[in-house]
Amino acid sequence: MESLHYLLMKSHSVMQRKIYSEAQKIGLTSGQPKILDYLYEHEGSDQKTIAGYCEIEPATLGSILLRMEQKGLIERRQKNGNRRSWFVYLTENGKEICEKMHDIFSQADEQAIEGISSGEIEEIKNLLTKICHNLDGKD
Amino acid sequence: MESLHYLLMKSHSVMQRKIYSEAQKIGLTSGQPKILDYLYEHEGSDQKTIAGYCEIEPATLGSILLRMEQKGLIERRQKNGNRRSWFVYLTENGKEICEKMHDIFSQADEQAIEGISSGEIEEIKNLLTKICHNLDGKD
DNA sequence: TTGTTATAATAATCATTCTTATTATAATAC
DNA sequence: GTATTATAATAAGAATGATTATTATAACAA
Repeated sequence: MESLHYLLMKSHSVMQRKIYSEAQKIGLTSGQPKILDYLYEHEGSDQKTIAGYCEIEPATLGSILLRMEQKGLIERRQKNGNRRSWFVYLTENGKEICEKMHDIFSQADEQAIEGISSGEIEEIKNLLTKICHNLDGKD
Repeated sequence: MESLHYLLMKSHSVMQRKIYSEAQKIGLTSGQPKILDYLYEHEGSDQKTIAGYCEIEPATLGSILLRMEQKGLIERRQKNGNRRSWFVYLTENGKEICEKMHDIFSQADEQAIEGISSGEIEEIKNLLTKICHNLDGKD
């Protein structure tokens, strides 16, 4: 049996390829889907928060958002007189793409769990969460 | 509960950070550990095979191997009169680093599974393998 | 044997990602 | 109120990774 770190790398990689191959069809590059995944339910977040969820550095997020802004998927606004943080919103076009991307994520998850019982899915999710805790002490 | 694709991304990310933070201490960059993980038991493989295991494109592997060669970790040789394939071997220094990296991988896995029973570990490994199959039809 | 097809690796280009440093702003301390 | 400290984002530079095209070699077919 393969090692745990290898199986994590491989299953992530296979999942990413699946998601990216679909995302490409709607004009997205590889860094963009995860950001839309977060914005789907958290529009108006600041960049630091989004980066934390996406497990990337704020500087990295900034460069991806720049392209998304240029392509008209998102816009950055300031609010409450705070001139240090930027808050990210979807444009109308961005909302449409975001909906499509949400379906792609759902379908990928469905395909991944074919033939696995809902109890086992719960089990694996709990264990993955525990592994995350073990390795970095936070969630 | 988070979605499956998110938990896979997150646990992979957390594991990678752990591994990379240790790998950095012995002078490795982020792309190198997984290659040493394979060479540990498969010295003398050709580049296409290594790339397949590492879940990266052969062209990407080539650029990482170039730096590893320049740093004296590996060397590429030809064999059996085959002038199309290159076969990858560890140098003496590469072998030492490879041993250290192997320990780092083992320790990361140990830390990840703290407080999880061996039965559950088997379960999660089987399920991750199944998810890989479901998503791309091969192992 | 010669021409076609398939395969292994590299080259070039772009997006992503990290790290370190810098800039701008906010919050706090004195 | 001014100075220090902390925070949010960007800039610059390097490594990783994918994609497409090219080169070199091997295998096969006529």
